[in-house]
Amino acid sequence: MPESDDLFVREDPIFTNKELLEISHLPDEGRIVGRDEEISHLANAVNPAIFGQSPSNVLIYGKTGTGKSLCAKYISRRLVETAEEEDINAVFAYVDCAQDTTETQAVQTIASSVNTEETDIYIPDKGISTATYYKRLWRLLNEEYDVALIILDEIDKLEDDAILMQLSRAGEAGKVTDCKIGVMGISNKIKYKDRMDERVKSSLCEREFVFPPYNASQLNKIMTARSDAFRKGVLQDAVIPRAAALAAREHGDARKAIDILRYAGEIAQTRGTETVREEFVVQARERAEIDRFRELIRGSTPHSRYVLQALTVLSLDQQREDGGVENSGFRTTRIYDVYEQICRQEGTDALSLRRVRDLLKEHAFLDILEQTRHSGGSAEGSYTEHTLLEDPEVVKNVLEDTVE
DNA sequence: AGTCCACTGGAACGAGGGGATT
DNA sequence: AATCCCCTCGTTCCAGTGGACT
Repeated sequence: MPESDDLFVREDPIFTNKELLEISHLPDEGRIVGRDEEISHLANAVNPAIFGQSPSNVLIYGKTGTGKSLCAKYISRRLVETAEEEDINAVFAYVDCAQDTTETQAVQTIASSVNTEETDIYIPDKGISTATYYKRLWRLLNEEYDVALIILDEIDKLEDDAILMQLSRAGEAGKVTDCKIGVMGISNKIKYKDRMDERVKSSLCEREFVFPPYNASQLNKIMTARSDAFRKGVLQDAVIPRAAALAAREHGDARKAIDILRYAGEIAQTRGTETVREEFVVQARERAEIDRFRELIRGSTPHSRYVLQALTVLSLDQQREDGGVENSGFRTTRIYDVYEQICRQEGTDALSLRRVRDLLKEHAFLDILEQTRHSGGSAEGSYTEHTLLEDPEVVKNVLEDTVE
């Protein structure tokens, strides 16, 4: 047995508490930086709930990584605690609408997260009608709670307004009599409100808040607050300011900033260096970018990838021809032709043009590509052009090594 | 003011799959 | 076992759409 058997590291030389750098990690009070005003406004809006009265319905806007979900969850948790002290039985449910896009899935999530073991109500994962989920949810609320706060994150990903309608009408329609319901909608698209049904809009948007992006110094504080994820003295002084500056330039996304910090640490780990160096930050950002993209297309069907591949091939060709000067999009039909070729190579039948249009739209929804309508005028018809938003090389690499 | 055209996107439909209820 | 219910993925059909050009 050799003395320095370094196959496994017994003690992590870089991290002490890596959990602090997970996105899902909910910091304690005092660790939420630069959102004091937002938090107090939010608290104010839901305050009546503490006395068992109806909280205001709120809509929160803001780009990704501006602390919307974080603050909403934090407020809800505190609300439930405070209400308890007043002998009010409050509860909150968190729905990630990107995950639960249909009405049924969303009600199911609400009902099952509000449910406890003590009740005799059973909420199955699937198999029952939407109406049944509602019935059970109403019963749960009536029997168990005085106030319920429902957080709908990424509310713009919801297919329709049906659930909003139901939630806002539940009281009026006499479905829920013994429980007050408050809805907290979170969206990163300002224009979301325009697509909403007029009736839903008026009841749901009693209060609106906009979360601005973090600036470099706030990002700096956010990362500093979590820097005890690292062993003492491991982080070089310039790392956090550098990462903050980088992330601030890219829309002030705190999630990205923290990702960069984590990756920088991981780079130090794999390299076996004693400290996290400033130059790791740039590489970390690149890695974060690739990972984010991989996450986006993970789970997409083969044809969805072929379509993306077709666009990538076209983009790369164009770059090669003019050195990346031109950055115009490609017509759907043009992409479809390349897509058909790819299908032939892969030995599968191509999907219909109609279906491919939808697949492209899905990618546009994930901000992988951008669609713009054009009209060629007389005898040219109108058409859509698609432009890849990611670096084609990155896309190509990710597509190639996720063949599995 | 109307024409023209390639493309768009809504609608209706159905196969196949998973699960609950009675 | 029969009957409901919902979801995903895909199809075909077809009434618009937009704007340069007559």
